Amino acid sequence: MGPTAMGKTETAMRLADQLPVDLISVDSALVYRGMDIGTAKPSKELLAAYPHALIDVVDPETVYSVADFVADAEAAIAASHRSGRVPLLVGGTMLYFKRLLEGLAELPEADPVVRRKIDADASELGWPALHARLASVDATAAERIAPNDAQRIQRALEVFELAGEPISSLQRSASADGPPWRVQRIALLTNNRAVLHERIGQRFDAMMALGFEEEVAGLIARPGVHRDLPSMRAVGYRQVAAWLSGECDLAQATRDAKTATRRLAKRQHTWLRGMSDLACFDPLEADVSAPILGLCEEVLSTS
RNA sequence: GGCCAGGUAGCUCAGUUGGUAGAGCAGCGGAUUGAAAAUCCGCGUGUCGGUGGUUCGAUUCCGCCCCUGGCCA
Repeated sequence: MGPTAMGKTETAMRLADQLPVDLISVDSALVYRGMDIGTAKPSKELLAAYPHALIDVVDPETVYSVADFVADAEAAIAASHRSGRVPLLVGGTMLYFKRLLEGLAELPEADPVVRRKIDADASELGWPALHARLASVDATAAERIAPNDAQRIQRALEVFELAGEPISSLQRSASADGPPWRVQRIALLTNNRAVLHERIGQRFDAMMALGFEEEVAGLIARPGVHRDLPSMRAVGYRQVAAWLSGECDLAQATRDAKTATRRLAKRQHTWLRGMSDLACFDPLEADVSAPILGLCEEVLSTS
């Protein structure tokens, strides 16, 4: 695990050189086919040499959810185990890690019709009013969700409508067992935020030099792709699409994209700080491949 | 060299008729269960260019110095 631009992919491939592992991507943007440059996806050649499960599994028109991820990841982990190997999960989508390792409640899936209805109510009444509506049917959920957190208010109301039961009680009744696997959590982290920010800026400039503009233009030209799809809200894609639509100039889009990436890295840090049993390594301080390899060999020798 | 306009938060600036200062952006901290690279919550982080003076008290008024920009030589 680790923030964006920390070298997770590179480190994972070094481990794959030495260990009997199967690489499984844990990344909400790498799942999308055709989103290559802006997601810093490994090249076709690298992916051929180092196959990753859960990269390029859906088209950008599709909404891929944490539940899809958990199901796909569990299948990939089972397949790896069947072949006598060890899954190496690598990525930066911390919610995906969390729900895979700590369990996902059985909830109804998203329903576009219900969501449209809730959106219509919200544009008329405002989200705080819907938050109050939620409080009348699920006080526990309303307590935890802010009055302007549109996404969570909508989801909680949606679940209540579809399941006839509050989301808070459905989440409570989910099994609290830990994961059925032995897990070693490894994080790439740094205290050197300035250098990380520098790397983020340079990486975006490099993406533009590789033709990121053309990639985004091609995507938004597709009839089924619109800018509020989860895929097109991804960092970089959103800002470049705004520029291509004439909402800002290139300089502004570049600044916004870099800012959004820095904030993403900050939120990833927040997730990681709250995790326990985490072995942390700082790739900006020293080469981390060897120590991480040593840790993995030790873990594997005791299983 | 002379005249003018500036020097306040990381950046762009506001402000204090003298009581040690506040906006936007950036940044920082947090939450996170089918959109999560999403969504939301919280937090000003400061030798007010330097130095003397006036004053109970100066970022504010006065002198000198430094720096930046413009105009004139």
